Amino acid sequence: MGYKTKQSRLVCEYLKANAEKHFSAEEVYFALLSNGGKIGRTTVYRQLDRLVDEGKVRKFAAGDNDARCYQFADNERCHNHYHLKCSDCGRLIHTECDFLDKLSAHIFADHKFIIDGSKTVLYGICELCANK
Amino acid sequence: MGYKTKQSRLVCEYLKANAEKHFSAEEVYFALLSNGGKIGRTTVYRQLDRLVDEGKVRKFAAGDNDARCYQFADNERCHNHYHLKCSDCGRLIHTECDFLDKLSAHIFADHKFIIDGSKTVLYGICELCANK
DNA sequence: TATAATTTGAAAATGGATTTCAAATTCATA
DNA sequence: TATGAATTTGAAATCCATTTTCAAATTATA
Repeated sequence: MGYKTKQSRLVCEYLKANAEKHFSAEEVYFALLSNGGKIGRTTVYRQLDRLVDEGKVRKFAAGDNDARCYQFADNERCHNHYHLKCSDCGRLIHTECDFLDKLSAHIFADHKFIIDGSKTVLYGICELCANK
Repeated sequence: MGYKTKQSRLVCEYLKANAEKHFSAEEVYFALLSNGGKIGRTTVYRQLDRLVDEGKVRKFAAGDNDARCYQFADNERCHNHYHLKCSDCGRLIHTECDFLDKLSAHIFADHKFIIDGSKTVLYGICELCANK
């Protein structure tokens, strides 16, 4: 896959190599730095945005603060996949599940709203925190 | 209802008087100021947090940035009520719907996760934006 | 009334995100 | 391969909602 610039490749390959995880922009920035990558913070933010526009990377809100998360858009992995975020421990849980389809279908049919699962995070309490 | 301080009353009564709407902390702050209220920004944030702890006010994430929203906890109104946020126009839509129960039941049964509807925002595209 | 405990709010700090802009790089075409 | 145009880069400044700090004001208690 042809990357336009070295930095674009750096960012995308890092996410691709860790496609099972998601990262904040800052995490990507520092990871690249400590891997010896030569890249500025601004460029990381810019490339992440561009990769999202190009559909190569998915972005979603996943923090109590501003935090946005980025993850390589592995279409196998991202299919029917959504995020549960525990308000207690802060853990972000990836969940593969067909129920998302039912939810989307209902919201569209009854509320004329097209859910974007990649942007949506369901908040609540995870099993571990519920049992402690 | 006995309020501990003048400022606590100011903040809570404002939300109560506008229970059909939700506000960011900054909006509450400036609204109170322009109503002639004598209150500091820090106190607004603090009282909002306290009112949330006391269960009198609900807080939920509802922004592309840091924005948090606060709304008077009118239990009639808040029952089975969740939020759809349009990624295009930014509108936050309140939706009364029993389907939330099905979703919660499924997520709990299959994923052992207790959804908190008041913290969850479903992102997507609203009807108006889809048709333009 | 004196003393302790709580609350207030102006100002500074925080921190992720964004903007600015001059320098560096890449591209186009002659 | 030059030369100028277009794009990309990144350090630094800025943004902005939120949080922290802390001394002063208020309220509660002895």
